[in-house]
Amino acid sequence: MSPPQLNKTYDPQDVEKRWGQFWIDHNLFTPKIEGPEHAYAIVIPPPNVTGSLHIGHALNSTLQDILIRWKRMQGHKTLWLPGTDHAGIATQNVVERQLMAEGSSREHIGRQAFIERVWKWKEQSGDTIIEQLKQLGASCDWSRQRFTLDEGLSQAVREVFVALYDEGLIYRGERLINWCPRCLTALSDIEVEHETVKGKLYHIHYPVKEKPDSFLTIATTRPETMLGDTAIAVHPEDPRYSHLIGKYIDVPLTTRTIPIVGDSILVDREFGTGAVKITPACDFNDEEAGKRLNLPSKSIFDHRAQIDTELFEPEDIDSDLKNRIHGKSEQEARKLVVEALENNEFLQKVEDHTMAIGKCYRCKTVVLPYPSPQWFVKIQPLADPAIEAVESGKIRIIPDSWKGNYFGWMRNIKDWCISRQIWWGHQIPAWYCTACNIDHLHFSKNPHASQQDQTTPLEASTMSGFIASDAIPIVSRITPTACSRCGGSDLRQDPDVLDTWFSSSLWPFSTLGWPNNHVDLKTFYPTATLVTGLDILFFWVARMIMMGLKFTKGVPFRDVYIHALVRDAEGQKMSKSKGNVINPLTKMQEYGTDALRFTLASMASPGRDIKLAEGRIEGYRNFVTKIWNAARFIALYGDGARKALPVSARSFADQWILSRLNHTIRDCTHYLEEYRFDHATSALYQFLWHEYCDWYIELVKPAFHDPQSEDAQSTRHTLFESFEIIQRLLHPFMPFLSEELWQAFPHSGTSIVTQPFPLEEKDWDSQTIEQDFHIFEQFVNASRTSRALLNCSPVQPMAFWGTSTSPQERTTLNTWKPYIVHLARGTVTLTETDTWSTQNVLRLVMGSITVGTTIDQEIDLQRAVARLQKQAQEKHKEATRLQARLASKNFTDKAEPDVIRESQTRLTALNEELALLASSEAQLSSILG
RNA sequence: AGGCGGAUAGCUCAGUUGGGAGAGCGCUGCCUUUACACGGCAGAGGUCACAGGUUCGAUCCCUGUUCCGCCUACCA
Repeated sequence: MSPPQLNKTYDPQDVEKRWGQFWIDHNLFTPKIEGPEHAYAIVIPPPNVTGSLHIGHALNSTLQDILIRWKRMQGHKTLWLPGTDHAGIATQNVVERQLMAEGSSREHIGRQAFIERVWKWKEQSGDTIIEQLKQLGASCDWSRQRFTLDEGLSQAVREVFVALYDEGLIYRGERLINWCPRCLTALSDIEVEHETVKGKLYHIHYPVKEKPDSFLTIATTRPETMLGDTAIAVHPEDPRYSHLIGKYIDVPLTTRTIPIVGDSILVDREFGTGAVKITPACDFNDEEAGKRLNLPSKSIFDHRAQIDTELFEPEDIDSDLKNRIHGKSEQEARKLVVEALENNEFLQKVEDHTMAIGKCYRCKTVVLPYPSPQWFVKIQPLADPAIEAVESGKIRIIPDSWKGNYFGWMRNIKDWCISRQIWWGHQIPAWYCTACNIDHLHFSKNPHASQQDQTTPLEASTMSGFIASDAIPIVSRITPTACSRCGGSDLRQDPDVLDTWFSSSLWPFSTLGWPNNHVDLKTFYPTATLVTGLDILFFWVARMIMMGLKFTKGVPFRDVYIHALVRDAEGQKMSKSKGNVINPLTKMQEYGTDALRFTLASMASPGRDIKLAEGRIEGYRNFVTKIWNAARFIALYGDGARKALPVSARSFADQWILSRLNHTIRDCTHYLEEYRFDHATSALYQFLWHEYCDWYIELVKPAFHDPQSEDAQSTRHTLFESFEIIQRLLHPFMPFLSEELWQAFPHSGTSIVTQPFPLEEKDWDSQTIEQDFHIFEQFVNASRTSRALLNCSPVQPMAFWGTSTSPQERTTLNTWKPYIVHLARGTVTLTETDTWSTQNVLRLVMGSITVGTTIDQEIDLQRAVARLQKQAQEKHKEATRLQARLASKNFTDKAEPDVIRESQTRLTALNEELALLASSEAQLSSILG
């Protein structure tokens, strides 16, 4: 096969399109199930079906793809299983917005039609992010793509739900939950984001019953909730108040009298006034206290977070206030209440107060603690084994430092609210017999009645909130047709759907065919590695571990690699509203996908966020171009016979680059094993640019320029051989460029995708050659510095002398002389300094090497003098330090012998260098007069 | 409030059995020398946040402080 013709410039877009399609056409990402090889599987963190590729996905997917391509090349049965999740609330929002634009609504068209509509949307737009992942080069097995609402995955969801219910680990109960009054659904604790805000602390006088003119003053941040107060609490050991416990108090603005109770858990004596109102229906802590103290709970808000006076007892509050406050939002209600308190002189003072409020993580609406019946997972029995799995090392979390976070959360975990009052998702497999639950189902009380078309079909508008918490559900894997208690056939399914994360928690095994005994499950489970961002450690990772352990009797994955979050160059979180979003697709177009991938991998240092500056992508684009141009060079001189010689028979340059390449293979493999993507990319960059291109390619040129060269055939072989290995080494990081080159150069096989990852060749290592190279490199560098100091152009031939203080190095210089002549450009005389010209010679020192040049033109030698002086100064400083150290008895008594010897050796070398530098400077000074 | 992480060159970051401080980008100077100006060559640039401690010796280990970030959280 003849060497390729490569275009002058690399066109990433063309290349990416071609090979992206080629890989898919040739089914290269689908593993072969049979065979003895080890399996290596990763399940993708399923992006939202509504999503489009953002930079976090790009990082996450790049890292997974590097691992997967690497393992695939190493010969494992490699599966990267892709897919999306149905993202209940987000997806429903998308379609609801469409309906709104059409002047319709989901309530208007009804549940079934709405769900059909969402499916239609999914068919049309749901694969956006999948297509974008393909563009990124993600080598997923697309034939196994999954969606959380697929039939198989839904079967898994139902199986898990029923099994947990039967075991008592799923239950339905009424309590305060986080309610988003915009999404109109319950949220789990971790779907609430806490934000610090500047609020007010209101001090309010509550008159003590039967003690006129006596007040108990409480402090609150939410004065409007006093309308739902059912007690006032003080600390039982607080001398200021303890005598009041058992007495009663009048709630201002109402006709209600409530008890004063003692509670040491709720009350912090130091905070506020030391007295706190209890509103069990409005606050999680108050709810707890209410349960402890057997207090009633009085709701005041409706599901839209508006005051609903219908919930109040008749004549309970001032009728004027009652009329004005009905239907008001929290903020408006607060204003009215504060005003009324002020007018009646109940308000003592208002202080500034910093506090945290909860917001819906999807829509940022302030979340309302809202009492309602919901489904929960009893979590502690699931969490305990999940803690153990990480403690015992059955699952590794990388970097290790996140383990603390994991344990902290798992040990304080609370029951998981899994029901959502939306329509898009897995509807809860629970049915209610209308006959048995006649008093517990209130389908007619439609809480949306005021908002909705009254003609809405009954079924569509029911909410789980109107199925009382004591209704008896029939929980079943298959849809029941008759009530097992009474035989009744009028069964209504619970209208709620499950939290999307419930189905996601089954992802590692539901996607592989569980609960059926699928061959994929047997082959690829447990998966090897899970790659994800910290933000979903709790949402997803922890829950997968719990569910995996519970239902598969094994861990879902062995390693969890947690990568950084990508921020902008200033370290700000990227957000649409800030306008600092970096769109990966745009960057892929501008710089090429390989450049973006390499950039992201290079910045993936553990435990640190990525501040992505555009300049970095540009830098790696340049790297891609550099490799391309190296390829062009090789192609240009590749035409001709190639001869494979044993390594020891090859040229010095060949031996050197093979030794360096071997190091790079070793390093790169090692770093990948450690998930050090940053080190792996930097090893590749350093080797390819600064060793392969800067030195090796320069060193082989003479062989090709000289038609008589004896080395040409062997060197040509080494050049091709090494470059082919480089392509394979590079492939996991730069799949497109490496494939383009691999296909262009002589090869056998379908694609680089399934070629073996480079292995070390032990006999390529040569410490001797590398040491020799170092001496040679110093000589060349000295000659180049001379050129720069003397203002000589790179092409102008110059005469150099050179030697070393070491006889061995003098031999080395002699054997490498042809290379020195080539790179120094000029004549090179290797003799002792006393034979050199004594006039007009600039002598530079690099370690043990001295290189001399004649000065044959009028130039400013001050720069040269300055350089020598500076070098001498630095060396002198170091020598002084070493001398002091060696003179110290403390050091010689206590330090390791190795360290002492090393210091002595170093000092000797420094002194030799200093002598050379002094001599050079003296010589130069004499020229200057 | 608690927990975790970070602070090293102008910028972004590496730097583990404690002993000579590094890379990329940017910057300065020279160079179009037929792989590459998205380039080559040569350079400049750092009290390793601050204060103590341990040690013969600390960017590294320990304690405290400051600043930044993140997570968790019931101080109304």
